[in-house]
Amino acid sequence: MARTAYHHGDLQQQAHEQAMTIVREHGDSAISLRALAKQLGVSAPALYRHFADRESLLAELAISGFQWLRQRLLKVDQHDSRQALIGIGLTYVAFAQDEPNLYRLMFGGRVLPLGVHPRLDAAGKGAFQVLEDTIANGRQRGYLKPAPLDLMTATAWSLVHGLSQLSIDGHLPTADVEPHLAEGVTSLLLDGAIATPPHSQNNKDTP
Amino acid sequence: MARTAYHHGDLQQQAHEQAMTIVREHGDSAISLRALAKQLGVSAPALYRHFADRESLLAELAISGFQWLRQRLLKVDQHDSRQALIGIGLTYVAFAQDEPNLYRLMFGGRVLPLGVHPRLDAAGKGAFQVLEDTIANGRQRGYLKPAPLDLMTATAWSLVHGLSQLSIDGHLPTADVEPHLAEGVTSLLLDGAIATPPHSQNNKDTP
DNA sequence: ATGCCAATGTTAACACCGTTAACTTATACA
DNA sequence: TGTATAAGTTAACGGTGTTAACATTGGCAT
Repeated sequence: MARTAYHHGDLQQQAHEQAMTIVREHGDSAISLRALAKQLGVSAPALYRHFADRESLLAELAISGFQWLRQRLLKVDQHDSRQALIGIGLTYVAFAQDEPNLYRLMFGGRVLPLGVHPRLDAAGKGAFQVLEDTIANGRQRGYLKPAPLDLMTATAWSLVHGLSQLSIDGHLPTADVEPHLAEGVTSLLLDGAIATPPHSQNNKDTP
Repeated sequence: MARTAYHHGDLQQQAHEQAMTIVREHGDSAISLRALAKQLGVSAPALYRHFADRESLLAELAISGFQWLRQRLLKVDQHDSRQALIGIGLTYVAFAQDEPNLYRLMFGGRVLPLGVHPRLDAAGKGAFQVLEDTIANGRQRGYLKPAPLDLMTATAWSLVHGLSQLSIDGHLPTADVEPHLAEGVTSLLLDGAIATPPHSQNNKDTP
């Protein structure tokens, strides 16, 4: 379909793009369908031909965000297990820091309660899958403990997610030393926090 | 001041309470000053005598939330370092699961950007302080590594915060085994995730 | 080529919302 | 007792998401 005075020809795509830049710059609360329509030279109800409602539009943006995150995570070198795990953590936190508003939209728990939007759920799972695969990989190679995979992925994801969230909200005092902090946090998880580890308490394979 | 037909006598307190139950049940997005005023039998602008704006009201609720969280964290037994650390983690996550909507308000990054509301910042710091003290305690007792305190607190806080967030948003598959999960996650951090720890790589005090 | 249908726009309107201005009433205190 | 002030009131402005009813256009079948 060509662009005419009446038919815009490329709404949906342009609405998506414009809304994305607004979210990235000012957060999802700054999204107004009426204002968005005005910017695109279109009436507000026109948007409802392409998005069921405001929440659906935001869900589309979150999907794009998860896809971006997944692409960045896939670029992490998987040769060495330790470096891969640290790399995943650094990449994850770096994404949150680069796109704090988008990250909040993706994980703010305000968009959709998970389970009602299949494509959104799949996109989130797609990003999470990279982290899980990296851990499964490190476990199969024998670098990580043979602890339950569920437990290890939950721990790793919690750590990077929590660090991202706290970081972008300014709750961490050392904001300038960020790269070192992210690496230190990940290393601490890998090596353990206690001073005198019990003799392979959680690892029945090594004496 | 007594209660009369004109002067309510106890707005502010009652507005705070009513708004809190709404947030706890339906989330902060369900807070409407007009609807809130109607429920209290008062006109909407009356609320502006007690709260600068909607955001200020939400900030008060967040402050109460941080105080509740602090009280719960202070009840954790501090006798044994390991049990104290695990207890803090369990308590933290339990609070988030008991009050998911309030927790999202407190940490959603949407209320106030930290640094503009001194009392809110202080309340948040008050809750965080309990976690930090517990870690400092475990370090002084020699249970934890002599790693930088900043690093250890950031790691622990990230872990419990991330776990809380992912848990209440339903991102963790094993929702039924939650108590075990929270304990397992904390233990994993303490003991480390790798199979063959380097010989005290991060601990120069023990050979 | 024509006619029609579905896709995609339009305007008007409803019911909300946060917030401010201008005014009124009751309370506390000199 | 008089009066300043705290704490309410109504009216109004500009904004929001959303729906209903209507208009225009493009693509496709005849």
